[in-house]
Order: sequence, then structure tokens, then C-alpha cells
Amino acid sequence: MRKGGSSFPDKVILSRVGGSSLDKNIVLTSFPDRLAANYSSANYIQIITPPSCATQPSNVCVPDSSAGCLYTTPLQGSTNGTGQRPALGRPPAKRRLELDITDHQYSEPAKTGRGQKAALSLKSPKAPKTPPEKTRYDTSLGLLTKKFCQLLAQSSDGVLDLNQAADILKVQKRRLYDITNVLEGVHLIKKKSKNNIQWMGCSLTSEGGPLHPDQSLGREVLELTQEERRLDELIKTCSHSVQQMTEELHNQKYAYVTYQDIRRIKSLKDQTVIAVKAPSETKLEVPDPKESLQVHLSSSQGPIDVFLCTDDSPFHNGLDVNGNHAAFLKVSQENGAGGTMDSLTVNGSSNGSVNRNDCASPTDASHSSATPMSPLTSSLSSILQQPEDQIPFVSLSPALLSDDYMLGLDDEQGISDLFDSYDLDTLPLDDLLV
Amino acid sequence: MRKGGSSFPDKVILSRVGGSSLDKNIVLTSFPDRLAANYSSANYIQIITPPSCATQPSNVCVPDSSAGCLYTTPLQGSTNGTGQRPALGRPPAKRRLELDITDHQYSEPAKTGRGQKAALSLKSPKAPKTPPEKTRYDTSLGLLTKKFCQLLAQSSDGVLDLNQAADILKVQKRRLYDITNVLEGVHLIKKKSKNNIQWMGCSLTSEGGPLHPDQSLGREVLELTQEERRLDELIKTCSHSVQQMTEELHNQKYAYVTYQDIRRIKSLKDQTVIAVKAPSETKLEVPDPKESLQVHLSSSQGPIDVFLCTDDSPFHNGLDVNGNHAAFLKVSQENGAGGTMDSLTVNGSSNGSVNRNDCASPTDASHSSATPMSPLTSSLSSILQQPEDQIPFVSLSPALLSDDYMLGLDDEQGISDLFDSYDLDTLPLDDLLV
DNA sequence: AATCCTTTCGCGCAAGGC
DNA sequence: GCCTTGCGCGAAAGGATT
Repeated sequence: MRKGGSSFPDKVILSRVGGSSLDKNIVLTSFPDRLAANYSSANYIQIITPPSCATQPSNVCVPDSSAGCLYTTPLQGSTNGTGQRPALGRPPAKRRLELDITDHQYSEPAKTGRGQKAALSLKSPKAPKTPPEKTRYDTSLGLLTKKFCQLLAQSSDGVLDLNQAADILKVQKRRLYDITNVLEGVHLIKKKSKNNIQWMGCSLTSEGGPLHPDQSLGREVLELTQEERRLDELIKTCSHSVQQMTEELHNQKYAYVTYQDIRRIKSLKDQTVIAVKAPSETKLEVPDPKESLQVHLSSSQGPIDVFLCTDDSPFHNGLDVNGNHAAFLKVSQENGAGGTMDSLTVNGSSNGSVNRNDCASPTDASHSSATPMSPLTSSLSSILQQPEDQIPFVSLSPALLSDDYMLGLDDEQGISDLFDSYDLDTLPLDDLLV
Repeated sequence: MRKGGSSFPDKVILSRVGGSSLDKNIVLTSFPDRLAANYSSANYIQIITPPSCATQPSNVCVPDSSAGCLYTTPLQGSTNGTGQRPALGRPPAKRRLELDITDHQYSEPAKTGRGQKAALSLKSPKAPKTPPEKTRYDTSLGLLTKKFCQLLAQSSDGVLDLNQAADILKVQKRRLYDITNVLEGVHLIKKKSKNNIQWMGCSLTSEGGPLHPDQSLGREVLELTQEERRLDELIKTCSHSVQQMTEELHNQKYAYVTYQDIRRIKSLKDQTVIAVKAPSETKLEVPDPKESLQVHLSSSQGPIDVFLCTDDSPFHNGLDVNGNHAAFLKVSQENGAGGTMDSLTVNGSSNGSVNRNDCASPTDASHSSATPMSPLTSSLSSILQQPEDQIPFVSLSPALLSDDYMLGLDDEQGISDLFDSYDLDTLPLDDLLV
């Protein structure tokens, strides 16, 4: 259909006509004559509608007064000075140092606060009329701050000269100091040099200038607090999900881990893996490897099962406290006061590469032709009655509460690495970083 | 497996041992004995590692002095008052209104600024020794702002009582007003009620309270700029995708629209729909429906085809410039200087409901047993040779550039409504709003 | 280091607004 | 009355000059 004839239209317009609302129309698609750029000029369809239904421009529009009319009074009405003002809003503001005897309009109220500590006579409470008296609101720090920010936004590099600002905003420089000091305290601003400050922006709206992530101490604390709260929420959610999943009777039969599952974890590739099954209060102690290659486990609530999963031999590499098996694995059991104390020493060739693993979920395992590792523990024998070739490694107990997570990670890993199987990436948290 | 025996361990630990890095271990899962809360005390496994590899606590830690020692001087050293001070940092700060004659240490400098405008004698420049003189910096607005923020972070709900704050920070309330006013100007804070302000935080760390997106003007401009850029990016991406899809030869055979497709668009339900197929420069003019129910189309690059799709009769409702057909549809063709001018008037019963439509994609159409509407235009006859019952409505031309979109939407609709089929929801943009 | 000038800004009075 | 806050004095801090 490549330009079969000059009569080939190249746009399709769907015009919906519902009753009298003729002005509502839809152009489904429209497109030029493509690649073969025959028409050098842009081709497009113009839709001309009556003014009444002019489509809202999707342009950004700044709500408050935009640059240029900085002196509007957004929230409050104008004043009613001596009587001829709209009368809405606040009553007239009196006292104003500058309007001493001279009543020249718009007298630069202050310049740099320099030599103008002269007049201060007896504040004439009622100035004639013209002098645009400002309400208290008009000169408020809050409003001034807004104006100041606008000004700041104006400059592309985010740098602003205070004298200039004071001039434009027609305020004493003193007031700007109030603003800059506070903003600096929140690290939204930075003193660049004498009379010059620079906008830093909040960590996300960075732009213009050295975007050091906002590090105001106060802000940081706040943000971290927020973050913490969010994480708490996430943890709660995750815990809940897991609990739900585990409680669900339908899932019970999948609640186990096979040797395959473990071996499939990429980050454990070529590693000597020891699986420990123990009561929750069990203590796992790992002394500095420089001293001795040992792991101490102690439990007072029940027995500890230890399994060794090597990479090569898929069968019968399991070991437990009762039937230790491998040469380099020594498992001893001592009986302490009110508990057992096991200690074992391991040895193996290492390999440091750690990728984000694709830890196979238990459910996943049901599809694999598992080459199981049979646990030799007697206490597990009951679970061993599993269909087909899936001999479970160990089964999971249902509930999983937040404070039961205990993690040990590589240096390169973060907490998120433990949550791979929960697909943390789809949770809102990460999306915050765009 | 519901508590089959007391020998049932309730945790599984996977200990990875890579070479000598014994301290690197992973606990795959760990969970307590669930629902049947037999153990009232918390169950968990402790991992004890040597100090050298102590895991960084994931807790929030306040960098600056945390509450309680608010009077440290983070950036500057302390003063060297009369001589016995550390001598580093700034020279001694003199003047301090409160330290008149009495030199009682830590005299509450101010309370609420109430009745304490008494002493102010002749600032005794050198106070004996003990009075912890403060440098100008110590009492600076900037520092105070930081402290203030810390305090704010302390409260979980982000609400802070000013009197309380003034009390804790040992400053006149007046100073806090300076801070709150400015912060309010930047919308980091909100006046909640008399004596109470609330933290709003930057738009992303929202939480706790009505999270009005931060609307400081300066901030807003910056954020909108970002947003604009992001949208530009999205548009570019979308355009590119569409172009790719259209150019892909494999997709060519699906590049058409059937009568079914159009009728399937929910928002067009019970509407009189007119499809227009015209060159891209075609002008579509819709006068105010109050004046006349007319649509004017004009093209100078090629013929215009107009199709009427009514809801009921699936067959032969198509119309084009040459063979007009329906009573209420008048299509006239005039020959202007270098173009054609068509004008048509339509009439129909309306229906206002507009839902987010599920505009069927062209590809989708291949599965439908379409009841096609055959276009009567001669120029289209070539495309009519389609397999089976799928008589295409009109075929698409490949390229589709961004400025070739021309949209006409209902008032209730937004631009996104046009992008439904691209599943804009899965794009990062929306995720920003958590 | 003494002097002077400029910039920064603590501070609290008193006006404004309930 | 109380809370809020504009306002500007005057001192401190930071150069610049000699």
C-alpha cells in the first residue's frame, strides 16, 4: 500500500457527534505520509472549535502571580487605605517608617538599610491617600518568602543577589536575612558568597547548580523518619503476605524447600552451603574467620539439624547432628545448662561473585525434576512422604513475623537482596527514584 | 504439619561458607512457631559476629546532636570568653540581654516573651566566667532552624507545639515565628492551629497529615519543569513505539480499523459516529452547535472520505463524498481554489457517559468475527481484499509523529484518555504519586 | 593591629489581629 | 486580654586599608 495512488488519504478522523454536542469530537488517529517524506512541510489536521469549547491548554500554569506581577496579593484582598479601596480583606495597615513627611509615592522604602535611619518622627498614622499602604499581610515574612522563591526560580542557575532581590522586592535587606537564614537551616539554600545565595532545592527537584542531595540535618532526620515509617509499613505488608500465603491451606503442600531450590540460588553457586534447621531462639555465632573457621550454634528450645549441601553430589550429602558424615564437617554436641551446644568447622573453596539471585520459590519447585537431598534427620522423616521425585528438603512453618528476620549478607548486598522473591521492585518504594 | 512434634524446628538457616569468609552467612528464612502463640516471648535467632564485621544497624541515627544535648555547636567551636575557653573558633560573644547584673547560670533566657522586658542596663561586656556565653552563631536563626526541625522530626505525626518548642529550645517564641513563617512560605510547614504547626515535607516524603503537594512557587516551577521534561520524554517514547510498531512489516497486515473496532469503543456507545479519512493537512471546523449542527472539512492535498457508523445496522452505512446515503447526512463538495470543501450536517440522539474506554487494538480485531462496514470509496477498494470476514475499515499509514496528533476530547477527559491502549499506568510517571 | 566600612543579623518593642 | 509578627536599632562579623 505504499503510496498506491494520490487518492490515498493519510489520516483518519473519527468525529463523534452526540446529540447537539457537536463540539465534542475525537480524532482517533492521524499520521503523515510516513518515511517517504514527500511533503516537506508538516502535515497535520487543524481542529477549529468555537471559543466556547476551546480546549484547555495542557501547558504548565503557575497558580500564584507569575513573574512580572510580583506584587499581587494572592490570598487576601487589597487594602482599603484611607477609604477608596475595595474594602474587602484586612483593614488598613498603619505604621510604616518610611512615610514620614514626604509622601512621594513608591518611595524606595529601603535600599540596603544603609543611611536611612533618619526619619522616624511620630509615625503619622494616617497617610493622605495615594501611598499604597500595605496590610500586615502584604509585608509578611511568609509572603515575602514566596516572592523570594519566585525570584530565585527565575534565575536559571539558582543564584540570587540579595541586594538585587531587596531592590526588586522593595524590602529591607534585613528581612531577606530572616528568610535566607531559615532556608539555609533547612538546606534549601546555600550561601554562595557575600550577597549571594544559591538555591539547592529538595533532593528530588534538583537542578541548577551542584545538586548535593539535600543534607540538612533536620531534613535528613525527617526524611529518614519517613523512610523508616514506610519501611515499617512494607515489612508489615510483606509479613502479612507471607503469613497469608503460609496459612492458606491450599499452599501447605508447597511449603518446603528442596535441595534443588537451594542449589538453584545463584549466589550460592560454588559455595559450601550448610543449612541449619533450628528453633527460633537458636543462637548462631560466627567468630572472626581469621581466628578459626567455626560456627557455633546453640539452642535451648529444641534440637538443631544441620545439612550440608555440596555442589556436586546431588545425593545423600545431608548431615545432621546425629549422623555426621563429611570429613571436613565436624559436628559436636555438648550439653549445656538447659540447652544444647553444637559447634562445627567448615572448609571449602570460595568464590566471591554475587549476583541478584533468582531464588526459586517453593511453588516453582513443583515443576522441577528435583534431585533431592534427603535429610537424614529422624524428626523430618514424616515430611519425607512426598509425591514423586520431590523429596522436600525441609518444610516451612506458617507464621513469619517481622522481628524474626535475621539476616547475614555480603558486603555488596543490601536488605533488598533478601526480598528478591517478593519482587520488591514492583512495590512503590523503588519507584520513588524514578 | 501443625505442630507435629516438639522436635519440629521452626527455623531454617542457610549458612553460606565461601572460603574463609565465614562471617558471610545468609539466613534464608526464619519464622516463629506461628499462630499457636505458645511462646509468649519473642522468638528469634541472634547472629553474633565479631566486632570487625558488625552489621550496620539500619536504624535512623540523628547526625547532629539529638534531643537532650541541643546546645552543642556543630560547626563552630565554642568561644573563649574571658580566657579559659578552648580558644578555637569565634572570639567571645558579648552582649546578651539577659545577663544583666545577675549571673545565675542558665537563667531561662526567655519563656514566652511575656513579662520579662526588665533589665537591660549597660551590657556588662565581660561576665565573670561560668556564664556559658553564646556566640552569635549559637543563637543564630539558622542553627535554631535546624534544632527546630529536629524537634519536628521527633514527633511522629509531624505536629509541634510552638510553646513547647520554645521551651525546649530555650528561645523566645518570637524567633520561632520567624522560622515558621518562612517555612510556611516554602510550604514545608503548615499552620495547624494556634500554637501548632505541622510538617508537610517535600512532596515525596509525604505521610502523616493531609499531604498537599508542596506548592512553593519556586519549588513548583522547578517541579513542573521536571514534570514537563518527563512528559516530553514519555511522548517521545510513545511516538517512537508507535512508529516502530507501524513500520514493522510483520504488523502491516493488522494495520487497519474495522467497523467492529470502532463500535467497540465504549465511549462511542449510542453515539453517532462519523469517520473521516483525509489527508493530514485537512481542516476540520466545528462551529458552535447552538448555531448549526455542522462540520466543515477542507483539504487541498487529496480527497476526503467520510463514513457514517451507526449503532444498529452493521452493513452498508458507509458513506463517502461520492455516494452520500443517509437522510440526515448531507455531504456537499465544492471546489475551492486549490482544494475541496466539504460540509456536512449531522443529527442524532446523545448520551453523555464517558468511561475510560477500552479501545480495541487493531491486532485484537483479527480475532473478532467482524461485521464489517464496507467503505464505498473507490480508492479503498484495493485494501478490501482481506482474508475471510475481516473487511478492514481503513488502513493505517506507518509513521506517526508527535506533532501529528490532533485531539478532541470531552471535557471530562484528559490527554491520558487517548493513550489508554499504551497502558500509561505502567509507566513511571504515575508511580511518583505513590 | 588599629581603624573604618560593609554586611549580617540578634533582639525585643510595639502594632496588628483576634 | 493574648498570640502573632512587622520592624528597625545597634552590635557582631567580616573585609579592606593603612
